[in-house]
Amino acid sequence: MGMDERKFRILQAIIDDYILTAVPVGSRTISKKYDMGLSSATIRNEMSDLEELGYLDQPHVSAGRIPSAKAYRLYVDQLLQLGTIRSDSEEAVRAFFGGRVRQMEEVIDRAAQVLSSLTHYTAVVLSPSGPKLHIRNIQLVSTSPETALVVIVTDGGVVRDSVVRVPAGIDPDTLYDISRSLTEAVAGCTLEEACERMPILIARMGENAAVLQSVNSLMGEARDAGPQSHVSVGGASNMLAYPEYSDTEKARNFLSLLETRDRLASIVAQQGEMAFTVRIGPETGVPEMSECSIVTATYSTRTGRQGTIGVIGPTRMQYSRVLSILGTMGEQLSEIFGSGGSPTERK
Amino acid sequence: MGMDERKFRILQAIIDDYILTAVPVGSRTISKKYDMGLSSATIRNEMSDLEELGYLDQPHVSAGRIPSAKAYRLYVDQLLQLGTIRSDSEEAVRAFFGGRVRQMEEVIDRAAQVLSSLTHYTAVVLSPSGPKLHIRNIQLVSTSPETALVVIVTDGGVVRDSVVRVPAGIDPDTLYDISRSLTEAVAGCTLEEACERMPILIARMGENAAVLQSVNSLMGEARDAGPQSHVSVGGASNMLAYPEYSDTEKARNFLSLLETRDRLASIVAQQGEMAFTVRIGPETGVPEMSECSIVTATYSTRTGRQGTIGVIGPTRMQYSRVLSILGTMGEQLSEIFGSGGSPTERK
DNA sequence: GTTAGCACTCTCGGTCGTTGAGTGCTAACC
DNA sequence: GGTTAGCACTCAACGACCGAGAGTGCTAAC
Repeated sequence: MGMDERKFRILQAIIDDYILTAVPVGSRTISKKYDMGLSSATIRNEMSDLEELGYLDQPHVSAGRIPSAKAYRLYVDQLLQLGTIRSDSEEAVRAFFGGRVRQMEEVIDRAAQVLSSLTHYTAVVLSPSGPKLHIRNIQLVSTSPETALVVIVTDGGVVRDSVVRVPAGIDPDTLYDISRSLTEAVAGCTLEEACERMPILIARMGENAAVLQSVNSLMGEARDAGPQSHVSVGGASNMLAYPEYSDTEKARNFLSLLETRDRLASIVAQQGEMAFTVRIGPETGVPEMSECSIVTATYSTRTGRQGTIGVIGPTRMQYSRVLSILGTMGEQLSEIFGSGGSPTERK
Repeated sequence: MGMDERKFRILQAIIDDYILTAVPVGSRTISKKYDMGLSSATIRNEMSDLEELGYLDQPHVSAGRIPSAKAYRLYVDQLLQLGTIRSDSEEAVRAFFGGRVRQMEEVIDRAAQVLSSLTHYTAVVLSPSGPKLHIRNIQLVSTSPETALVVIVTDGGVVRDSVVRVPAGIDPDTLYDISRSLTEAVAGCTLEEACERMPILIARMGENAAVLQSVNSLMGEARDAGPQSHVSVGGASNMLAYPEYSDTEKARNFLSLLETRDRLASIVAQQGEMAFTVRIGPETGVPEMSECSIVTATYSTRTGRQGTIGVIGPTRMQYSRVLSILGTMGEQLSEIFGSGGSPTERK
């Protein structure tokens, strides 16, 4: 017993219907709503076969069938292969980004909002992270008589800015001089290398060593923090609208997972080179998400760093719609971050 | 029929019990669990009076009573008057802030997390906002051959940093010179005044006018953005644990309110001079929150700007606990932001 | 003023048919 | 041999019903 053309068409119809209604679908429904020119009895036989093949599950004897994870997998593989992702949502995405936005974090937050409101699922956007960063510039900016702002610029944008104490009443020009020699000393280094060199510089500096000391500890933090990425979530409440989450306990677990950003980031972060990733149910590897699917795409910045955008929804997600929207959103973000001198990348 | 001492004690007992159990409390429960030396019948009579006075509600005839908003109001007024807020949570709060944190937003996010996990309710933290900002320093930092980072420092900290295009290959020292003359020209001004002066400066500048133009539009944005505060929410999922929100529809409305940050901020933002604000049920003025209470406190920064921290929970909230925790958290934040040269304020 | 007693009310949780959707199987049909 | 009509069977969902229990209000006695 193989998987012939007809079985596939029936399976497709079942998935489509279930995605729409979230109700187990019976043989009569298929034969009536989707005119296949077959009676319910025939469909029934085929469905029985499909169940045996592992594509359908049956909640109980006298309910209809629901698609299994395996079925969804087949479905999206088909979708991805065909490359049939129409970008009918392009304009909607564009419209949302209407106003110029500047700050990296604003863009990320916005993207999460847009994604969730277009898909009606929960969206997660990760800020770009990438290979080791090389220092390009270090600058001290006076903020008050006793404090200064340290800005470390790398080829990935601004990595770290923070306030440090400086000797009271220090001259802004002196700060600039320190910045210059500092920049000369460590430009082109990675953060690691720079941290190693700092002790030598500090020793050589003399009177303003204290300032460098502060800068040093800051660089240490930046190095240890690693690819410390910003995570933005949108439309968490959307999930509650689906019957899958009418059980409060489940909803709670899901939401609290969304709140532990570190864990969430590591779950969503997409590995590999593919344009899209689809993980269905158990494939997510997260117990709390065994009834969810995660679809992700990537975008990239002009400096070659990569970010991830993702949508989390019930396994009966509207995959083709979501893939399409993620596609345009990815392009859009790449465009925004790619164009010469726009948003600040930070952290 | 007045509100005598005994009635008050009984009301207190009812409130305490209901806060704990969320179940309508009956006369027998009170006479047994809280030994008042009175029989259930007497309690019953008093309860009947309390209901007439508007302090108790009755879901239906043969259920116990639940406290009304008016009762909670009396209760917390008592609490606030007595000033009996013990800071037994001080150490817990301190412990959570163990590691030094630097960035303003990190502190805010952290505070929201800590608040929610200590109270088991939902926490909202608003970044400080305050009176008009005066410019202290403007600096251009080279980030790539064609781009530079603009940092505008005000007496409230760093307000705005963003990347602008600059003529290709411009010398870092030239950038510094521009920064210097710019700073000289507008230091001490408010953002509004600075925006007005810019056209003159641009005209005078000559060859690098384009750079100033970019800075100008950036200042315009900063001015228009206003007190654009950062809002951080923690423990949104906590609310789902309470029977009040076992209805998914309610939970959804609540969560989606939390997601519209602008609206949320305007709801939570505390007006007035008081140390604490407690709004109970309908007092919140938000339909979605007619079954919630909002408790807020303030903290302040060294520059005199004020931020708000708040906890949102069911009306049967553990007010005294929450007030205590909010109190210590407020002090703690004031300390962190007050101490000389710590976290960057931004936005 | 307090308390015991009692009738009354109303929710909650369980049981029990009934209903209807859906299946699987068999036998007839093309 | 595949397709279809028919039929018996299963089982969740729904509503009605009922008893238990919690709680009240009222009255009368202390």
